[in-house]
Amino acid sequence: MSASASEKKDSTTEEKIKTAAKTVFYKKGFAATRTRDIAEEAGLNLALLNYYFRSKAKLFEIIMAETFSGFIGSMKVILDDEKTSLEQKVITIAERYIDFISIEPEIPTFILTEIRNNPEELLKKLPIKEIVNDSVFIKQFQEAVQNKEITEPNPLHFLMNLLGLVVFPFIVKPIIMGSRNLETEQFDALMQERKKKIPIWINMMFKA
Amino acid sequence: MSASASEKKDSTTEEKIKTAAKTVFYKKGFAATRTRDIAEEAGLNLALLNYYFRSKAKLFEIIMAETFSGFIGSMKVILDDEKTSLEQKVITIAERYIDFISIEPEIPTFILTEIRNNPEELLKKLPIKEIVNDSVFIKQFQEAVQNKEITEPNPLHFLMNLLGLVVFPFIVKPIIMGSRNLETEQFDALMQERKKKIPIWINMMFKA
DNA sequence: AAAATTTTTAATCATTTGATTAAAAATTTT
DNA sequence: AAAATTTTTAATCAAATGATTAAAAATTTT
Repeated sequence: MSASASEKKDSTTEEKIKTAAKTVFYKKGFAATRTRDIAEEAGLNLALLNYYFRSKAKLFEIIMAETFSGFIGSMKVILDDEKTSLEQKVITIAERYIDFISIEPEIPTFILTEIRNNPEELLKKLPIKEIVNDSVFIKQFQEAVQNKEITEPNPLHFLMNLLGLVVFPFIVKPIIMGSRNLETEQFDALMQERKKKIPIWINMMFKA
Repeated sequence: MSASASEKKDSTTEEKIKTAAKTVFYKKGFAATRTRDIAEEAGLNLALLNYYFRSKAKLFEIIMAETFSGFIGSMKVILDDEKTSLEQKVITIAERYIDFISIEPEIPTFILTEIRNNPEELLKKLPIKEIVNDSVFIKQFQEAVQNKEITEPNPLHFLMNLLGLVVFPFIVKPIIMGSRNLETEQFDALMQERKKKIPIWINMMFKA
């Protein structure tokens, strides 16, 4: 029973390759994966990768773009919601991202290591500055600061702390599990706990 | 003006190789570095790597071992100090680790990606379970829980939050800097701020 | 069902890359 | 300073790896 997340319509070979590429790239990163690994994971002839995607780099680009847009797209939606309060946004981010990452736990480390290896190229495709700076979230944050509801004036600290509390455990998951003999279910339970706790912690940290 | 941290006694060729290997391995990881990259960084003939260290893997092992022991050795000392309170330990960890990582900012991502690529092999060399479970810190934490000074009973949440607040910003540094046009000095200033703030945040989160 | 097109396969290529070797250069020992 | 030892170099090797090719197989179109 291997099979990672995306296990839906692997009908076409093109989709089989993409699914396999995701699995292997997520686990080992671009540099450490061999095109033969992907072909084997997909159960397909090696030449098909080049037939459908031209090159390893092109295939990687596609996986990367989809991963990015999945990851920050949902963030943008949450941060830009006019109808939710700042507090509700924190709740939603904790809830949704823990669910999202739990399904594909390798994604955070994958994104971070690939950005490390190629920051200029990858970051220019990510309009993070705009997403954050032009967001409803930032407006609400600045209002809360002005109304003295929040003690910390720098939204960067706020976001780093929030995302750190959500994402960091997934990044150190191998260390935690190896060092405390946790099973996957126990780790997942721990993260479910954090869904509730993170918004409370954030409130305690920042609420005046 | 290249030159990363360890730039002291590069007198012998052996040390030159190790310094260069650190620089390249930290930046690109094991899989993405070529032995030729290291030789070039060191300004030495490629064959010298094999002459002094037998193989790329052996050289990597040495760098890895030194990096690990530097990273968790200092942690052990702090966690095992009988003379400091829990609160003081938090202050010391924030202070020392931010200083430590600021000097060699690639280390956290390096450690995490290499553990991802080879968890069994690398983690069995790291007695993290023992360091944490048998520490004075754990004793103090459990006492504080019993005395109702701390609301959160699970030391894992406490440690993850503390280390997340310290380490996570370094891991996402490329994203932060790329997305907000920060300069290195500004990022460093941000981390200096966090030295003071993290202990306060931790108190707010966990103190009854 | 014949022809045309698309997909898949096995074999092979060219480059990259970790490693070795034998000779040259430098250093140390006698 | 001659001999022995250690260190460095240029050349080369062998295996790994991304990619291509030409033929075979499968599918679609006519």
